[in-house]
Amino acid sequence: MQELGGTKQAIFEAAVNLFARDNYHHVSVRQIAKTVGIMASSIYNHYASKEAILLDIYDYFDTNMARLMPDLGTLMQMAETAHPHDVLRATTVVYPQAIVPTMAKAMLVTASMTSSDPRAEDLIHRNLIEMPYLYDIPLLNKMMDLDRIEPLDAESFALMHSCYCHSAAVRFYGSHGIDTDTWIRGMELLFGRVVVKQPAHA
Amino acid sequence: MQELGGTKQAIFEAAVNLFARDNYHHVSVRQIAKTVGIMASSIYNHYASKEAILLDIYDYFDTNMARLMPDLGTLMQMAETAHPHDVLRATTVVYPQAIVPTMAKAMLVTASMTSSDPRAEDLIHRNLIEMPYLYDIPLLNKMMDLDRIEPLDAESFALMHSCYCHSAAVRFYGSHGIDTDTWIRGMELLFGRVVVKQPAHA
DNA sequence: GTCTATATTCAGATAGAC
DNA sequence: GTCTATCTGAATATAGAC
Repeated sequence: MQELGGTKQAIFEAAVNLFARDNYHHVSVRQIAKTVGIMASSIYNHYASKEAILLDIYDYFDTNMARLMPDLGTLMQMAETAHPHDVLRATTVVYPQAIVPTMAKAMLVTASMTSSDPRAEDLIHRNLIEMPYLYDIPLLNKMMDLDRIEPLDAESFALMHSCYCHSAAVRFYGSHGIDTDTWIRGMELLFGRVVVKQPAHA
Repeated sequence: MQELGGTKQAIFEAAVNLFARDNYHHVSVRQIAKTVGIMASSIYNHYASKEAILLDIYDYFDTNMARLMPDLGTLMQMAETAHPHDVLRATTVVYPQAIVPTMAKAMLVTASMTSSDPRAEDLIHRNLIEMPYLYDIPLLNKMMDLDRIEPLDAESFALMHSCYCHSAAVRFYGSHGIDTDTWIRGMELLFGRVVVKQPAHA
C-alpha cells in the first residue's frame, strides 16, 4: 500500500484518477508521469511495472473493504432485537468521508477491469456481489427462525439485494450516474418485502 | 451487419467468441485470423479495421434488441386488463433460441467495453438500464391510475428492476454465473411489491 | 531519484505478387 | 481474396549519466 506523501503516493493518485476516467488500457505510463510531473522512467523507481500500480489500486480497494465490512457476528446479534430493516441497512459498507473519493475511484478502476482481469473480477465478486449474499441469508434465516419476520425466499432476496448494490456501485460514478435518493428509496422498497411480525423492539 | 456464410461471417463469429472470452484489448487481429484459418492481412478485405469488427458486434446487439423489444403501446393496452405481474413480465426481451448464443456473447462484448468505450456504454445504458425504466414507469402509473394496483413508488421500483436486469445480464455469462431459477424467483419477489387490487381479469 | 536516450516488443495496418 | 513481406507507431521497460 502507499505511504503518506512522496512521489509514490503522487503516482498512485495520478494513476487512480486517470484509470478511473480513461481506463487502464488507454492510459500510458507516460501520461501518469506527466500528471505527476516527472519522466516516465522515474516511475520505475517506485513501481516495478504499470501493472504493479494497478495491483496497488486493487489492494487499496480490497483492504479498505475488508477493514470496513461490518462484522457478521455483530449483525447476527442485532438480528435478535433490532428492527429487521435496520439489520439489513447495517449490512451496507459505509466509507469514512476521508477516503470516499479515492475509494470510489479505486472501486471503479477495479470494476472496469473485471472483464479483462480475473483478479479484478474476483475482487468485485467477493466484495460487491457475494458479500451481501453471504450476509443476508443467515440474517434473514435467523429472523425467520425467531419468528420476527414473515417467511421469505432468502436466497432470491439476497440475489436481488446484491444485484442492486453491484449495478449501482458500477454505475454510480459512470457517465450515467444514479440519483442517490432514488437509490435509497429503491432499497427501502426492497426491504419492504421483509415483513416484520413483531414490530420494532422496545 | 453480417451476411450468411462466407469469410466475413466467419471473422465475425471468431471475433465475438474471442472478444467474449478474452476481452477486445487482449485479442489481436492475428488471433482472429488464425481462428478463421486465414492470414491477418486478409481480414482487411472484409473489415476496414479491428474496430470495425467491434462496431459490427455492437450493431448486432443493438439491432436485435431494437427488433425484439416489446412494443410499449401493446404493453399499455395490456395494462388495462392483464394481470399486473404479467404486464411486468412482458417487459423482458426474449431472444429467439437461434440467436441466443451469439446475442449472449455480443451483449457480453458490448458490456465489457462500457468502461473504455462511450459508444458501448451508451448501448448498454439504453438497452439494459434505461429500457426497463422507461417501460415500467408509464405502465405502473397507468395501472395506478386505473386503480388496478396499490400506490407504489414507480421510479424506485423501475430502478430496482433495471439494476437487477443489468447486473444479471452482465454476470450471467461471466465466470460467476447466476442460477436462472434463483434469478426468476428474485424477479417474482420484486413483482410482489406490486400489489394487485382487482385480481387477475376474467 | 531523476533525467536522457534507447532497447524491445508487439499490434494494427498496407503494398503488391499471385 | 488470399498470400508474403513490411511499415509504422506506440507503449513498456532498461541502461547509465548526473
